[in-house]
Amino acid sequence: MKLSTRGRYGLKAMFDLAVHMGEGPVSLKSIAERQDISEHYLEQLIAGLRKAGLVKSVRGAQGGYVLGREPAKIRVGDVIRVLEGPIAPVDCVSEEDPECCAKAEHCVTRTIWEKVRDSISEVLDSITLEDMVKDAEKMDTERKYYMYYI
Amino acid sequence: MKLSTRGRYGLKAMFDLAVHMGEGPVSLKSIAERQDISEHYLEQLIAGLRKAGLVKSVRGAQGGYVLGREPAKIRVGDVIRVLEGPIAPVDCVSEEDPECCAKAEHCVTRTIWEKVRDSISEVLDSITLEDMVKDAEKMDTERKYYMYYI
DNA sequence: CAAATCCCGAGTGTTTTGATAAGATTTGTG
DNA sequence: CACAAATCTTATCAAAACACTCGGGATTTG
Repeated sequence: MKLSTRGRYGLKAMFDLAVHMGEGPVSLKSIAERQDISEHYLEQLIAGLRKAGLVKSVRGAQGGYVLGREPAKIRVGDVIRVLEGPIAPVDCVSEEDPECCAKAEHCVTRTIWEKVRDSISEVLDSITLEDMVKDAEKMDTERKYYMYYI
Repeated sequence: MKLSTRGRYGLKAMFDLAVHMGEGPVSLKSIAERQDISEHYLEQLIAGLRKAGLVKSVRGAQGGYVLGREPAKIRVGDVIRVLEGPIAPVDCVSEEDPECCAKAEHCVTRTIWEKVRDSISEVLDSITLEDMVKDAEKMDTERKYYMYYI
């Protein structure tokens, strides 16, 4: 029941972009340095986020990435789903095309996994990048520098 | 965010034991057949459950396993924790000895993972084996046979 | 004693994870 | 126009986790 680094790093990067919103394109290099992530690895992760429309890229010198839409309209769940796949503790209750076994209709454990899935989704979909930025500002206004390092 | 087969198979086995409660020791072989799990693999899983006191073993011919205490006092969360480790989407919010980074106090993502962890725990700890057996009986009293095959 | 059963440790093939490397393409700036 | 700063693409790879598999030993019943 662990998240991989894909989801963790990806959310870090998205938070970083939200924090630096309005300052023009942010380079992967700067994100990788601030968040202490391998730049090349982050490249792979952000490729998925770009295809999903969560970020837009600006190529060439002084290029980088910007959020695909307002932070208030990007939920943590959106980011996690792109990087980790559909939320589901087991495949047979996957949010999209669940691979059910023949006994699914009479399966007691399945109902448990559905509840787990729903409770995770509810948490992740109730938090937006805007919420995260506001929380960070609230947490410690004097130590803003540190907050960028999730 | 997937459960491994350890948690799934283990819960199946525990449910099976709860269903056959009061019928004397249940052999691993019969559980493995009913639940369609490799017997040797199940052996490894149940070893952990035994060490945790969730099941008791009866050695020798006609031996097997029985639940360590009443089904009403065994929560799904107890089983999952034994087989999958402490519930935590990331290590830094582990239920026991979390390995925090230096920035934990000012970490915005951390609070998200805490919420996810708590919501998972709440679901898993709110369901007991007794609940599962009752649910199974309710689901389809005419097809009791199938229900044993989670 | 033999069969049934639990117990234990080691080995194995596959998949996932978390990178790393090399090079191609795009574009602002001197 | 040349160059440097970026993104983009593809390939490769080592380590760890996963899901078994196997072999043999210990214990109890009939």
